[in-house]
Amino acid sequence: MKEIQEARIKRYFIDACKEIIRGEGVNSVSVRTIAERAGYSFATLYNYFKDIKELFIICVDEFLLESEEFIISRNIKSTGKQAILDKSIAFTMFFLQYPSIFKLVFTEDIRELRSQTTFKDKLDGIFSNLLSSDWNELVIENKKIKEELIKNTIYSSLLLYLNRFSPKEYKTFIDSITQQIKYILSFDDI
Amino acid sequence: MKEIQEARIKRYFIDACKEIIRGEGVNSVSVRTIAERAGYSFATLYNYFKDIKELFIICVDEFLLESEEFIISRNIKSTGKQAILDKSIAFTMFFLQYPSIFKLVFTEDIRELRSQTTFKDKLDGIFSNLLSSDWNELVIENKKIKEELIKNTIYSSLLLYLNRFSPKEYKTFIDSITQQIKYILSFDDI
DNA sequence: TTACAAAAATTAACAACGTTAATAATATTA
DNA sequence: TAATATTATTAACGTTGTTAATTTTTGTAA
Repeated sequence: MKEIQEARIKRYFIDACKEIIRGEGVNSVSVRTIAERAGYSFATLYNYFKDIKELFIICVDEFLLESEEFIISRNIKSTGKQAILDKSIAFTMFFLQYPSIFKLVFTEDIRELRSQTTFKDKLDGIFSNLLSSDWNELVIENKKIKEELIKNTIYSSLLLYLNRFSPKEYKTFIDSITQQIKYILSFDDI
Repeated sequence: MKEIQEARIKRYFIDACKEIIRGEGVNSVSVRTIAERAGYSFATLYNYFKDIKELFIICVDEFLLESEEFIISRNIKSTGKQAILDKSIAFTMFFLQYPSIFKLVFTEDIRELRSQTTFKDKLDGIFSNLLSSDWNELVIENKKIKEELIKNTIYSSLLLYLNRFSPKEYKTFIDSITQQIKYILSFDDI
């Protein structure tokens, strides 16, 4: 009973934080803005979270889950290589929609080593879940390293596009990712 | 004469900033710590830079040049594919040596669109300069997209390793990059 | 219901941040 | 030497994350 109430209040803070990031952006997020939206004083946050980074880590986890749900909700009908490409682009789109989510998830300084160690596992899990059936359809080699190359292409392209404004044009950005993924998938064709 | 003196004082601030980033790390950098090391009051910085981001952008540019010099200084003797691999690893090593430099160059929030637009051009220029002769030795196709894949592999791997502590082991990290670059270079072999 | 103890939430306060305005110190020129 | 322009400094503001002290609320026993 005590735990339920505590979880409920934690939820208010988590949702407030996520809302601000989605709306005003990660630069508008602060202990005070979060608490205000949650309906509490800023100091109350510290009764439920060790510090603001602990809250951020929870948001990172939930945003990652949302990215997976986002791709599933797109109901992609294609199969094989085309499905891998489509889902990769969908994943990219999720972060394009909310650049601040990318910033929080990938670049924000949240060094909570306990949770951090599994970050990449979670990321890998998303791709693994989404793409495993598509990979199985294909008769190609080195699927694992191909998936790694695709992921790195996406992360790096998002980093440069959202953080360093390169390329300037959206179309150039998408075309570049598409071309690279297609190229990766074209290797070792049997 | 006026310009020389002004450039000289700007240099004090730039060098102070770079020193702190190399030494104590980017988290220790502030208007006050920079000015203190430069031998001036914190407000003096604003007589020479619009804001701290303008100073950061200059440091980003200089660190990028340093990364190129670092690779050249390694005096890599290999040729062809091996040279491309060796230089790629050397580039990675530069940022491993100073994680804060990676943070500043790739993830820090320095939205000065004027200068930002050419950031990727500078990055591309480094690789282009260093690798062009090595590429010329090779009789393979799609050199441009291969170089892009290699760069994205490096940036993304550094991002996850330095920012999200994945993988945990240094050796795993280097092996993964090496394997991916070798794989990219193995395509289209003639 | 009343009195007390435990829990939760709030206000006050601190040090550090980037930045600007007002002031002091220094150079330059007449 | 006196007046002016330039450069540097201190004071101050609003914001940040965080902690301590304090108030408010909740739960329990008489």
